[in-house]
This record gives sequence, structure tokens and C-alpha cells, in this order.
Amino acid sequence: MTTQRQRLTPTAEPNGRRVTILDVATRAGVSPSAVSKVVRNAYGVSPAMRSRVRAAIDDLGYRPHAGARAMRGRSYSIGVVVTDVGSPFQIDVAHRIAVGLESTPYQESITSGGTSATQYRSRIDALVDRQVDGLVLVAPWIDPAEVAEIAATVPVVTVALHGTTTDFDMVVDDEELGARLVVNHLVELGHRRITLTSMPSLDWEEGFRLSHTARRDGFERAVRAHGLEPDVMDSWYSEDAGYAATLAALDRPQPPTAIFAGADIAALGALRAADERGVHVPDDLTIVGYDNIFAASIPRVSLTTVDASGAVTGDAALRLLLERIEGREQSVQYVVAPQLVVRGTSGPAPASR
Amino acid sequence: MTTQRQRLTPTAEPNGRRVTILDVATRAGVSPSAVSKVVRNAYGVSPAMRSRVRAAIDDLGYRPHAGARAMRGRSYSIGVVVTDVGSPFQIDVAHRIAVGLESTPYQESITSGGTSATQYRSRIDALVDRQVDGLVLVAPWIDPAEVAEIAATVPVVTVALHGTTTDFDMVVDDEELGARLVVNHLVELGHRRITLTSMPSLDWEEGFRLSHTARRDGFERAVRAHGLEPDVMDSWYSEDAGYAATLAALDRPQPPTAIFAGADIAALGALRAADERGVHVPDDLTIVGYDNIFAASIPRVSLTTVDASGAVTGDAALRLLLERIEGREQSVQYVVAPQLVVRGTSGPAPASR
DNA sequence: ATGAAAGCGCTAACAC
DNA sequence: GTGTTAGCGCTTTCAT
Repeated sequence: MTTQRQRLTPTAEPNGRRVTILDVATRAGVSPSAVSKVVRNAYGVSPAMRSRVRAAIDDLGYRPHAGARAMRGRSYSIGVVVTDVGSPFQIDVAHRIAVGLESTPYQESITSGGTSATQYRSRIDALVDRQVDGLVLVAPWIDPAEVAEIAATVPVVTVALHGTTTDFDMVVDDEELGARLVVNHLVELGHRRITLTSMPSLDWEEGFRLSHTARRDGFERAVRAHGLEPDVMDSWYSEDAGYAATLAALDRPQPPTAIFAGADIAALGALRAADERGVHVPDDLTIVGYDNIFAASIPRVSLTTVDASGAVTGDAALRLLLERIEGREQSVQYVVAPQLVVRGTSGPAPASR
Repeated sequence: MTTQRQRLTPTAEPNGRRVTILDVATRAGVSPSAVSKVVRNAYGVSPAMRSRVRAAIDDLGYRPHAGARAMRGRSYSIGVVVTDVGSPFQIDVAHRIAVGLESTPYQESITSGGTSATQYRSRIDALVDRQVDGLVLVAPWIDPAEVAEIAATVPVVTVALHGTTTDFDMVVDDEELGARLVVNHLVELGHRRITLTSMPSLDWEEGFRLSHTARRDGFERAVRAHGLEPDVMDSWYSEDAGYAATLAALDRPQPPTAIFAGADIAALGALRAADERGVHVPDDLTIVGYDNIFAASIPRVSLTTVDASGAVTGDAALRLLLERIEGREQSVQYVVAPQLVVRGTSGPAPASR
């Protein structure tokens, strides 16, 4: 009880001043550089000194000033930019990174990318201003050329950006495969008229593609492989758009027997459209999503979908990033295989007459 | 490790060095402090100088070094700690803060609080190390005494922490009122046997309460106001727990006619239990949740619930925090009224027929 | 193995 | 209104 126990706030000094490395050095009777070495687990400290310094650190409740560290060495923070905080996959990825970082000296700083490419870019810049030691960009909306520029300054790992580059690391769910799994599933069930509701590709998507484009490409390829002609409606990944697209599809003279909504959120809209029209799912119409969001698992919804495992993706992204920070020079691409999750909204095609 | 990196933004510097305030000053033919003033929109700069400096900044693509700024002045970053990234309310709050910050020089840094009080605390500490100018703590799991300590160092706004304090600002959804709205709704529908499934309170919750405790208190009070005896089951806010609690309640000799699940996620479990048992909702059993998560709005679910508006809450929290940073000394409590959202899972009590 | 000293990029006094 | 100067707390040579 005689010594200053570890204070919760770093203000063990008599005056309210923040505890600095100098205070610790004085207390331990060593030099500031010695303390610095201990803090960073650097080479060249005797065990004796190490323990004395550690004790002083505890006594004083010393915590290194991140800004000051960032000026000379590392900031020990890594930035994560997600585009859609409403996406469970993206949240999962971010969460896994946060969890994985717990056993490291790093801390994540998550930010949501905003609604435009400009905004997205400015978020990244702000992170770079904060001297993040690395960056994970989930489903980046900006031109990969820009990503490459950024990657020249700081290690970058992209998630859900499809393509090939030597400028940064990438982790992708194999969404072409995911789409193929869906198509195969549908064809096995006897479906021949399958409609995909998708999203328009972005301008820069040559060489690189975002999720929806990869899914569309995978869909078209898989459908053709079965000798069918792909039917794709340009829509959007939203509940309303899925609803509208489905109504339009059902209004055709020859409506599809299966709708692959491209994303669960759109599939929910499709489901609503079918329910309202009195079209029974899956007897009259099969609906499949992608993403395996939480709502898809609700028994009353029971949506057949594709699971991309944000956990595996997040783990991989973090590992790649830390490797880069440690000095790896070569770029790496990490591909995760998705899984089909068959639930209640998919069934045999209605007997063709 | 030290490969020659390319520059991030168009810079006139020949080597890859970062553009500093000195470079800008030289380019504009002024002093560094002048540049600093322009950047911070500080007082005492002539329009002529301002525009020259701005031009130099643009030419060079200068961006202030956040760490260096943090050493002398502000870090221009504010920390947001959420406990549950799966909670749409919390995500909403964080998102609104991010959006609100867009028109300010500040940037948010969101972090998820982890699964224990210790972890939660260490996340906060890491944020404080980064010299955040302010902190928003959403549903903080740590003892309010600790929050007060932190608030002595940096402005703090808590969200969803019920109580009174002069040490920090609070934004709360009036969850007692929310619970009362639910009870009144149920009683009006003729229900007399109403069961609340809730969560155990934390140790420190005397004087302060977290959401579930406030909801429980509100429930008990409202039920008594109608001359009934409160029936509360200790459970948890999860799908499985809601499921199990509902099965247990239905197994009673005198099962309830209405279950107030305390949270939507638990209500979904309750719904599953009822569906599995062949108990029709709402004819045989009414189920009500709280939070208005996305899944509650799906037509096939159509859950009656209470909406707390994460948007309004987030806006308020940010406003309060910025006021504090600007110098307000007095603490403020901001209470948001929730709204009952009546959907398809609530109906007239069966017993009264 | 340890410490002295020189900055990192910026802001805030205080000169002019 | 503008420039000069002195650090903020830390890491990193480079002595010893």
C-alpha cells in the first residue's frame, strides 16, 4: 500500500502531468533509451534492467504516447476500412481482425468508407495521416490504381477485390465458385429458367472486379456450361431493388423458376415479392441469395445462400498484413472457398409442361 | 525493409520524403507558423497569405502529420467503442457519428469493446494513448467509476448507460418508457399473463443501470401499475436463450399469453420456439421484442418491437461530445424517447375469449 | 549493455 | 499580421 499502485489513468505524477518515458527512467534509475528498449522488446537489455524498468512502468502506470511513437517509429495501429457497416460479412472481417490483434501490440482503427469514392479515399488518407502501420481495405470502391499508390506508402491488404497485382496483397472469397455452386444446385433441381439480379460494374473494373461482377461472371459461365443462356437483370443489392426486380421477372410471359438474387439482402426483397404475389417458395419459385447474413438463418426465412466466412477471410487478411509489416516484399493472393448453404427457399423446379 | 517507396500524393519533393509544413512554408515563402494557422483556420492570417498557403498545400499535396499534431495540440480523432458489432443500434450510432464527423476536421476511430470488462478497458486505454480528443462509449461494460476516471482525462459521452453523474455526458434511450409502451400495448390487447425474459444485472449496477436492467425495471413498474404481478425469467439476449426461455414458459401449467423478450434477438428465438411447438403467433401467443433490428422488419417475421433510433442517439452523442471538446464544463444528460412499432406478432389475448 | 544527444513534424508563445 | 523559437515524448544512432 506504500507504493503507487498501477493507476488506471496515466497520471501518477503528483501534478496531473502525463507519465513520460523520462519519469519511468528516473524512477528505475536508468536512461530513457533503456526504457524504450524494454517497451519495444528490443535487443540489448539485461534481464536485471528489464525487470527494474517493468516495475517502474507498473508503479507509474506508464503508457507510451502513440503520437510521439509514430513520429519516430511505428504507430502500432492498423486501419480497417469497410464500405458497408450493414454487411455482416464485412463486420465479421473487421471483428476477426480486432480479435486477432489482441495478442499483438497493434490496435485496429475501423472506419466506414462512406458513400462515395471520394469519401472513401479521404477516409484512407486520414488513416494514413495517422501513420497507420498497415491498411485493410474491404471491398474498396476506389480504383485499384489508387490502391496501388497507397500501397507504395503503407502495406495494404484488400478484401473482396478480384484481380491480379504485384502492388498489394489480396484476400478474396472465390465468388465465381460461389456462383457456380448456386447454379449447379439449381440445375440439379431441374431449373432451366434461372434469373440473376445483379449490379452494374464500376468503370475501373477491367482486370479488377468487385464481388457482384465476379458473381455475375461466375453465374454466366456456369449457366453456359450447362448449355443454357444466361439471364441477368441489372438491379441493385437492396431489399427494394430485389423486390422490384422479382416482380418484373414474374411479370414476364415466361417467368423464371429460380431467382439467384446475387445477395441475401436482395433475396429478401425477392421473397417479399413472391409472398405478396401468392407465389409459393420454393414450390413455384426458388430463391437463392449470397452472403449468408443473419436474417437468412431465421427459420421463417430459411434462405438458401452462400457462406463466405468473414472469419476465415479476416484472419487471412490480418496474417497477410502483419507479414507485410514484418517485411515481406512479394505480394500474395489468398483465395477462400465459399460454401453453399441449402435451406428452405430452394426446391425442385415446378414440373415443366 | 526500407525499399524506396513512392509518394502517396502529388508532391514536388524529389526524394520520397513526406511533405512537411516546412516544405509548404518554403514553397509559399512564408513561415511554418503561418501555414499552421491556415491549416487550423486560426486567427491572424491575411487573405492574401491564406490563399498563397492554400495553393502551396495543394501543389505539394501536403497533409498534416496526425502524430505530430497530437504532441502539441489536438489529434483530431475521436474514439468510439461499441460492445456489440452485431447490434444494429450500436452500428447505427457509430455510423451516425462517422457521418456527422464528415463536416468537421475530426475523424472517428471505431473499435469493438471485446468480450470482457478488462478487454473493454484496454481498448479504451489504447484509444487514450492515441490522444483521442473525445470518447463515445456505447453500452459500456465497465464500472461507471472507471468511466469517471477516464472522463477526468478526456471528454466522454456514454450511450445507453442509465444513471446520473456530473463526471461525463450521457445519451440514453428512455428504456423504461419503452418497456412501459410494450406493457401498455399488451394490456390493451387483453393480456394478463405477460412474461419478460431478461438478463441478470451486472455487479456495479447500483445507481447506474444498463439497458436490460432499465427495461426490466420499466416492465415491472408498468405491470404493477396495471395491478398485475410481474413475471420475469432470467435469461440472456440471444436467439438460443430466447428459444429456451420460451419453451420453459410454454411448459408451465399456466403459460403466458404474451412474451416480452427484452430484445429482438431473443424474440426471434421465442418465435422459433412457438413455431416449432405449433403455437400460433399471434393468435395463441403474442411475442414482442425490443431494438427494431433489421430482421424484425422482414414480412415473414414482422416482429412487434420498440425502436430506439440509433441515428438520433448517435447525433446527440456527437453533438454533446463536440460541445465538451469546445469547452463545456457542465455535464448533460440527453434522453431520447423510443417508439413502439406494432407489427404482426402481437394480437389480442386468447384467454379473454 | 547502457546512455547522451539529435531530431521526427507540429503548435504556441512571444517577438517584431 | 507575420516570423522566430522552444519544446511535446519518443526512437535511434553512436559513443562509451
